[in-house]
Amino acid sequence: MSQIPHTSAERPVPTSADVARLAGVSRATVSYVLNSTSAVRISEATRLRVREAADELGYVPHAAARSLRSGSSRMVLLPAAAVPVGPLYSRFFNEFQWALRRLDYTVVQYGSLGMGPDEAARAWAELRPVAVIALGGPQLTPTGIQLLRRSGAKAVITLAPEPVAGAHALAMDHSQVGLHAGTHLLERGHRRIGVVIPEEPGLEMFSQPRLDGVRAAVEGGGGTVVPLALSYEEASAAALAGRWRTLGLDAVFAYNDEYAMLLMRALQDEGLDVPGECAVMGADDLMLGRLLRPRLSTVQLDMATGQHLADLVERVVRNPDGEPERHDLMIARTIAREST
Amino acid sequence: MSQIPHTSAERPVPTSADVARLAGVSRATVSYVLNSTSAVRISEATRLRVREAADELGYVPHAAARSLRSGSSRMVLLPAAAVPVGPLYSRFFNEFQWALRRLDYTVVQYGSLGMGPDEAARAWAELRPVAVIALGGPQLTPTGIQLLRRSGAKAVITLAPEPVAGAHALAMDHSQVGLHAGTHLLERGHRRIGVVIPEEPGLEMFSQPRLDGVRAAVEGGGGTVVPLALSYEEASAAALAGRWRTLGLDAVFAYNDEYAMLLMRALQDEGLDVPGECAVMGADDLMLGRLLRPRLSTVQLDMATGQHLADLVERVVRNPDGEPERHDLMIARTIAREST
DNA sequence: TTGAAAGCGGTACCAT
DNA sequence: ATGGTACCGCTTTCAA
Repeated sequence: MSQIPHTSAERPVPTSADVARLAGVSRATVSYVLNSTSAVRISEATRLRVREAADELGYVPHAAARSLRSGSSRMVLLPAAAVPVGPLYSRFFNEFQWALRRLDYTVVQYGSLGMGPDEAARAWAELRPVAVIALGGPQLTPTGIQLLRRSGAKAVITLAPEPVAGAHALAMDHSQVGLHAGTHLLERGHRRIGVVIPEEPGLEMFSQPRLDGVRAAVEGGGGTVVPLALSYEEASAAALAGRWRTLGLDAVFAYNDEYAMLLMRALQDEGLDVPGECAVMGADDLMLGRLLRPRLSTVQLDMATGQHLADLVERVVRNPDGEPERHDLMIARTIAREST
Repeated sequence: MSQIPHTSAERPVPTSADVARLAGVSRATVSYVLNSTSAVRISEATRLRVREAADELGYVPHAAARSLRSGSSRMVLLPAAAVPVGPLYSRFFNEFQWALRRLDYTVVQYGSLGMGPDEAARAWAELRPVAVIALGGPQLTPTGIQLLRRSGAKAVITLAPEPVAGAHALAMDHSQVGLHAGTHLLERGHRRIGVVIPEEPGLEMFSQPRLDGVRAAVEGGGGTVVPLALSYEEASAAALAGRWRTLGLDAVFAYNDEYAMLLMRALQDEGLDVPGECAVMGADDLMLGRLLRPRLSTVQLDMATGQHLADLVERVVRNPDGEPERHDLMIARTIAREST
């Protein structure tokens, strides 16, 4: 009998050795039973004894020890600086997690708030993940990617405007959003087109390509494009609306549906007719766009299914040295309503 | 010289032994240098050699091996079934992660989509976290909590309407939201009050206590309360608005600002005057409420700061056997605008 | 100042 | 059908 002190403060965590002792077998047998190893035959009687002992002790295997021994963890690391917002993204995200779990991966989101790119890569590498999918968080550098690959990551996938050397790339081509918006506004006869650039930090990586997309669509067709800084506050929108008539614009692509709602309200409060004097277009196809009057025209974004991306992960893990693939995560579509 | 094959497909992950070999020292020395152990003095020359060797090999320590040896991981596990939605929650969440990182914890969100409660607890226990903060994901049972504590978790904190035995509890008392709404509507002279119950799954845990709160406020004051099922679609709202006059209600608490916007639009399309014929109240104080006409009255929710919760974690980890604490995460406040 | 060696908790090969 | 044992990568005492 063991003489473990029963001070609840100091009760040690049970190990497979404890289970073995209680069941009167060896640690090997415990391992065989609990993993139902098929290569080895264990009598029904001992199986039962082992299971009971494990239950009684509340034994749970130690993941770190196991993966240390086996040399691999089937852990997919999803660095996340901030919780991503928006229903599209979170739907995609959930699908993705779900699909990975079905493929028997363990999905771990690792909070990397406020880390530098290479510092973060190091921290991730310490966990020895089999795959790293950098959707949010610090941008991976080629150095970081190499570090991760050297420490055993089979798949490194980044979400970035430009592919980074050594990693598979997911792209969300936001210029497509601007392209759709610009094309639509042009078709409806608008020529002088404002484009809202949110002043909130962290949105440049979306707003800039959207602006570029509008430019690409409009400036070839004889229109002009004017960037408009706007922050997500009523006062900012009111100020912009106040000097609207001096801008000489007949349409605006408002970055997304929320900014569109904000700006449209300010324009209407200023007495401007939408879309008569100024067309307003959003993006994301949120419910609120349908509830506005006039109903908001928008660019709908579909994110590739999480299943699709999970399959990519599986494929790359199986064949780590294939050529880096490029995938576009996003498909844009114009939804014309009343505001344009 | 070692004869490692340079097939990129098979290059083994460098270990501290590799670093030691390359630097011509022992593994112990490598460990001392890389962890700058203060109890041991190493000559500057060897320090340099070790550092260079580590860099050259791209050596990154193996977190699992380290925590296996040291017996603890400073890992805080945040189970998450789905990405939480809503700007309030995600702000709080980010603050929390940030604060934990400052306290030198490693924050890991573990995707537990579609797991049963005890299955999930087991999976979490395998990772041997020092703390588990179950904000989302499966509800912890007393059994699950015990399992986690037995496997070394110093702090188990749940977010639940009712405290669960053995764990510290965070509460978000959503009945307070209903209470504020009910009280406000009563004060404004409304008596027959509808309460929207979203039909979307997973929202019962919020909608039910909100309904109860309205009841508590209204039924004492001589009013009546009528639950109204509504799903987040225009058709559903239109149907409800269509039979509105038969309901004989003079006010509605619409669960939150988004449902409020949906319902208010449908009521207005039906020709009802808001708030003349029917007052509408939301919750969350989203920007969109200020942009509606009439401006939406709402119940504002403040979430306790993430720093606050991080301090709780730290305190409990230091003193694991203290009495379970209860904290309320939410403070509700009425914001009266034009829609009531 | 440095090295040898034990051991953290599992797994899997090889005996018996 | 089981047990003994080496080993995964790292830390840390103890000796030299």
